Amino acid sequence: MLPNKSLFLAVYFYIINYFHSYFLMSDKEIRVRFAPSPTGYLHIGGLRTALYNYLFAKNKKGKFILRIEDTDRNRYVEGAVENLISTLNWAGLQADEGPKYGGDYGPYLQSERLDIYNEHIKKLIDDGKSYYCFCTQERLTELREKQKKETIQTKYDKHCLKFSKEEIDNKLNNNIPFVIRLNVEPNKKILFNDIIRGEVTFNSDTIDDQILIKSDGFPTYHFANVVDDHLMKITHVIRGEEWISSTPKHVLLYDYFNWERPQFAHLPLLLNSDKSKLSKRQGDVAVEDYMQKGYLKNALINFIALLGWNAGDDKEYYTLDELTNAFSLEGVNKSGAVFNLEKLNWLNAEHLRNISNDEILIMLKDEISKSKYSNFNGTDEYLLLIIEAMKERVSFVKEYIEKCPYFFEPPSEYDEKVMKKRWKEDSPDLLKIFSQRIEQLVSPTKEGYERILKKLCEEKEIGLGRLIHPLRLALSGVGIGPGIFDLIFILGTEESLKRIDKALNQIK
RNA sequence: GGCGCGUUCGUCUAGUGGCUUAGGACGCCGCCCUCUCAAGGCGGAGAUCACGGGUUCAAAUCCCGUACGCGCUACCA
Repeated sequence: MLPNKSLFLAVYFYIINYFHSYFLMSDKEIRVRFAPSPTGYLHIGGLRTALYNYLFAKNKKGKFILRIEDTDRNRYVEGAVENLISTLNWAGLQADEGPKYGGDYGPYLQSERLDIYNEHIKKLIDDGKSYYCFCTQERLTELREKQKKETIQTKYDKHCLKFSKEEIDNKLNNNIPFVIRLNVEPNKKILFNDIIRGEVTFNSDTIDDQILIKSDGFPTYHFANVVDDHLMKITHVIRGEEWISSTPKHVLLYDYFNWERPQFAHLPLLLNSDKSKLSKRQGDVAVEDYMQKGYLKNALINFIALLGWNAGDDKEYYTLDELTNAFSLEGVNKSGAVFNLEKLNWLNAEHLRNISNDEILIMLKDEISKSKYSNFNGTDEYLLLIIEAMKERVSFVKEYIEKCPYFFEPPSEYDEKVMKKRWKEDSPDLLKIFSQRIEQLVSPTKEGYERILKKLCEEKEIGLGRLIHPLRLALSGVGIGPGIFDLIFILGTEESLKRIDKALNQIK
């Protein structure tokens, strides 16, 4: 008795689910962050990291936080923060907290949190977990070169760890420049669990006494990100794979502070077609580049979501909401994904077809204003007809212009191949008669044109193509495009007559 | 060099020990539809699951090794 069995199962799972969600709800709020540095533009890989963070947070009814890692003053670019925020917003990934948004855990610009870092580093120094280092740049490079020559691991030799309290105070008082380093205990096993990769193990011997505070008083990423993540109550650190190697340093810091570690999830890289890390040299990496090229945000989001994540089924077309519902970190792959433009283009076409004509109209008008037809003064109704006719034939909004310029200006030349193949001896005569007849149409409809054309072909005992092809050539100048009756209807009788006349004069 | 991570059709991927002669998608090719081009439908080529050993009655799936790729190895993030 199958129904009974499935009923039993349904009840069973309902109960399991109930308790499961009960425990989840009693859990603390999920908080994740996207923490880019303001280098001028948003990298497509950064957008994906932001997306996964966003999806994870929203799926768990948690918070998505934007934090700017601007502790490297050399890399700061004017206006980068605003640009980052607006690009993220364009993509639909609005942060719940962050610069410009505010929140209870601000400031969200690391450069405004210097006091916080100073306060925390003191504790570490007092505990002997970090120490002042007065080594000069010269000694450091010398040390490194020596180690390289001996082909041993390059790392700091704890030279400054030996100084007494008095010696340190003395140097400090004399304003000798210093940095503060992490005191890594030798020969300790450091392991952390990664949601995507499982257990990852390091030996502390392979970990350098990382600089935590630079000589300019700014913290390094490693220190700032741990302090901030803790203070901002970040529960899950979802970031790129390039951070795996420095995670033991972070883990050490959490332990030194006696703080609870967040969960880590290291995302696979986005790759060039040669499998190297996605770079500028081999194509566009800025999200703005894709915006400019006319990619729809929904398509871009859909595409990069699938680059490294899969729900475990065959679904490929997603809206942001659908992604939010389906997303889980368990569905994220381990290996890097090549950024394949062809699939992006296909997805763009798919999404474009699912947008209402009215919405496309708005985008099209914008596109026209930026094109050479900027002074086009056709009606919305006219453009809507074009949209309807071309919808299955375009992948980008701008192709509503590029693929059918004949809707915006008469053809100035005629495709030679088509001319050769389709323009027959009887073409001029047929077109002349056809012209005369459509001129009689009182209120032209597609069906009206169709009736006339079919009747004429019947009379002449020829196939429809015999007239359709030369007609298309005369009206559009090319051999491809929407159905001929759509074409002539959109153009209208008057314009069509002009174009046929012109073609008759120009095509021999 | 050291350390870490990875490896299923060209590309994105499904797969969590028997359901797999490895499934889907993009791209490519062919056919159908058809006034052209698309879209759509149908079909095809395309992966000895990196390689080599184990474990098991049974491995793409578990274990070990090797190769290759990538990442990190900064007072960058």
